[in-house]
Amino acid sequence: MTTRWLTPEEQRAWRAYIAASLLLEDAIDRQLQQDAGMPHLYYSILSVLSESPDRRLRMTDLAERLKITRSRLTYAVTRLEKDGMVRREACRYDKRGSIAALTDEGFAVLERAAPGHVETVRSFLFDRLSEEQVGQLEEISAAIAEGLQEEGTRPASDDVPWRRRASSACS
Amino acid sequence: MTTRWLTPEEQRAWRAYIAASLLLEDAIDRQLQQDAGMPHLYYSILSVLSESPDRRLRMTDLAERLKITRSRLTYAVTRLEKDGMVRREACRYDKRGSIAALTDEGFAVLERAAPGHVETVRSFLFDRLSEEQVGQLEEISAAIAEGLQEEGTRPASDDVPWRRRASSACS
DNA sequence: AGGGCTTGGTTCAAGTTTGAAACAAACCTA
DNA sequence: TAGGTTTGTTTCAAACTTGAACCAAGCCCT
Repeated sequence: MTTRWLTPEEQRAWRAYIAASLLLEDAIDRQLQQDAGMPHLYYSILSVLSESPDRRLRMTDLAERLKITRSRLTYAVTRLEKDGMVRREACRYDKRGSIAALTDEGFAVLERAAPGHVETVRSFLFDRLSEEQVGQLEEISAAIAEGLQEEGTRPASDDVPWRRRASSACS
Repeated sequence: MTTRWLTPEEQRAWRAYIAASLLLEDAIDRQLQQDAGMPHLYYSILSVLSESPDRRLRMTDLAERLKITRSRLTYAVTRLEKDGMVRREACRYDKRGSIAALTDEGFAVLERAAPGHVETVRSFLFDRLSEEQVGQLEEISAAIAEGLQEEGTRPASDDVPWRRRASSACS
């Protein structure tokens, strides 16, 4: 089977996307590191917890929401716990379970950092997009995410598309 | 000054975007790690080099194109050099300069990996978007990148927007 | 020519991420 | 209920990233 290379339009879109996502994550990471002393992911952990019932969530659920591996989350929570932002609690129903709970201090830090963070997201992202584009971004993102979510759910297949063998290599 | 929080539409777009970019980078990293034994960034280095005149580029130019720090590039190129994908050469005009040159082996690896990579990008991204959306993605990405590129070029300012002080914290 | 500033690149330590392996508890199923 | 599998989480080593510090070499100015 011959490879369907990317069209010029697709190439341009792909490169622009890669550049934008790298630059944006970098900018946000730097801002949060400066103002809150933690990278974006760590801030997101606090943020998700703050919106969860009782400000706590099981590790697996948290990882699921953040779209990261459990291993990565374990490390992050350990650090946040050391810093007093989060506390680990046992799970009553399931003794295997571990629950991450946002501390008052964590909540305070989050509240202090939020305005600056929102301002950053706004100035680097939303201030540059039309209302229409915001909608488009959501739809595009949702479409992409949808295709990748299932990963875990995907039925066994011996011919997964990304395992095909092998020129204009896109970046 | 009171914070301009994100509207519900913006929140949704932001979260969808974060999730999508995380999932997509993860999927691509995994595919390339599997099939080419290197993460996405490393593959991109080979790709950019392969398209450069004489298949070589100065470190700074390479970093600039990839939107990464020189430090990060140094590490990556060191690894790629160890693996024989890239060779470092001295720069004639500027004795400080260091040039990364794609080796034949590097080129071969790239050619071998390209079809699988393109297939991945296609199946996880472009197959899920309409032609229209591809155009939208490019425009949105370009708009975002434009605002962040200038960073280096930006004029001195004591009130950079993302340094403002501090509630519905977006992720 | 002799500073002094800027630029190109690397180095280093600390922090983070990855993926596989290890554990333990929960859940079957015979 | 014993044994085997699955699920939730952590651990560990290796790989990668970050940012500051460092070293040269080029540049500029007098």
